Amino acid sequence: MKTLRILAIDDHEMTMLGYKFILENIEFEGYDIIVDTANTYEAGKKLIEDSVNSFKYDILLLDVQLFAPNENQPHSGEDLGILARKLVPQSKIAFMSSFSDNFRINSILKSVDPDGYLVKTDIDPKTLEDAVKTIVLNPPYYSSKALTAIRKKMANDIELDEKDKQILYHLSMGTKNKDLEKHIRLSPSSIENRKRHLKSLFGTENENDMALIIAAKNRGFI
Amino acid sequence: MKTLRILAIDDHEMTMLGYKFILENIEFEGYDIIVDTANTYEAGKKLIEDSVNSFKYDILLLDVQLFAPNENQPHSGEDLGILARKLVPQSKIAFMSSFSDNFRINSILKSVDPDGYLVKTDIDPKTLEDAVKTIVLNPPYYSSKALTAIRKKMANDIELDEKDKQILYHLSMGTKNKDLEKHIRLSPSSIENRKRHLKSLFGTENENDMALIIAAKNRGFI
DNA sequence: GGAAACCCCCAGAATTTTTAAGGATTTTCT
DNA sequence: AGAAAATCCTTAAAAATTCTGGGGGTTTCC
Repeated sequence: MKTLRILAIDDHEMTMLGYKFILENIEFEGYDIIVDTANTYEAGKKLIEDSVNSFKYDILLLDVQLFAPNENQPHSGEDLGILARKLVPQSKIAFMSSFSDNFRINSILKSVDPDGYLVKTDIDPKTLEDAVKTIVLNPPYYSSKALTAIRKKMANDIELDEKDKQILYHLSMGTKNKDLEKHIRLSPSSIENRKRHLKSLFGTENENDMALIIAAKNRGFI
Repeated sequence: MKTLRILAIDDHEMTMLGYKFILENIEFEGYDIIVDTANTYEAGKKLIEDSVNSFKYDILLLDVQLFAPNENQPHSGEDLGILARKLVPQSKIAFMSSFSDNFRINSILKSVDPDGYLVKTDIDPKTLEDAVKTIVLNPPYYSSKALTAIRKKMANDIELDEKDKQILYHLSMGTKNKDLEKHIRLSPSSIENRKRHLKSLFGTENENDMALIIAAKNRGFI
């Protein structure tokens, strides 16, 4: 009987216990599943670092948003994922996220290229079991809402460069027009040019920025 | 008992009978599944056109390569998909393909944005059942090998414009360097510039075109 | 050996992007 | 309501990028 080691990191302790219970009771031919847990960024980081010189985890299950203890700065699970890819490239990485935010999904798929991505409202015992088996045997596993976001992205023929993406992102965060230049290395008039260009790409000519953001959201860019 | 109508179009008659048998025996709560079949492009097209004014199919299951009778020109299922999207937008569309060719998958995901994509070697009775249920209830469904191609694409941060893609595509098809200019509206020296640029993007500087193609394939572009 | 194909580099031309400046319109705030 | 601020649009010159044609070197294949 081989052992399948899973490390789950989520700052809600009770939900994590739920995962642990479900995961450890999965029937998986030839495998005995053991779940370690951590509920802070720091604790998780430590366990991953420790694993480098001992038993590697087969799967790291990372919550996208994590709070450090006694802080109100959220650490992103994304950072932890990037770190883990370097330290323990053998371990498969899967993310769990509360929101099916296109921008976040796209970003994580690029930066970490995880073996799984689960939107939390998609998770139930059955999908969790499917996910674990798929991630081990035949990755990747993307849950239904994640797939919807991925589909939007793949169906798009609009190509945006980094600056365009930054403009869209900051606009969507409510950044005022005149403050954009502080975030993006371009002159105000260039930003306007690009905004106009973006509006024509998304078919929202002569409409305001809100229309642009909505169109970009629908197409999966934000 | 509602009826779920599926139209399967594949030029190999026997495999299609296999699909029909499996599909019509699926247990799907509240649905009675009926499968129509066609084994040529023309026959399929006709059935789709006829369906406009009668019962719409719930799912169109299209083989990517189709041969017309008495011709040796293959018609692409992609064309049929594009047509069907216009004529019967209510019908869900799923593709079946023999090869898990990244270029083809990317192209179809853009042009048709199908509700399902199945690589044939991934298909067995269970996945076919999963696929149908997912496509009806909660699309999209992508089979394992399709997901692998999609994953490669999503994980990439290299952005190529149309001309770059054309160059890669034609190179991968074995087009000779000096014939590239016949396919791509660029001067020979521009093509060289772009090829050099591509090689640096893919980290194959000072290597030959083969190395470039292999790198591009691995990253999911071709 | 010789022709054809491939690969590399250069410099001017052509194109696209950026920038600054000026003005019109709308929004916000008092 | 009126002033100030922010947004939106246009234009024209500067800057950056891309395209192109040419020269020349190396490899490949008759």
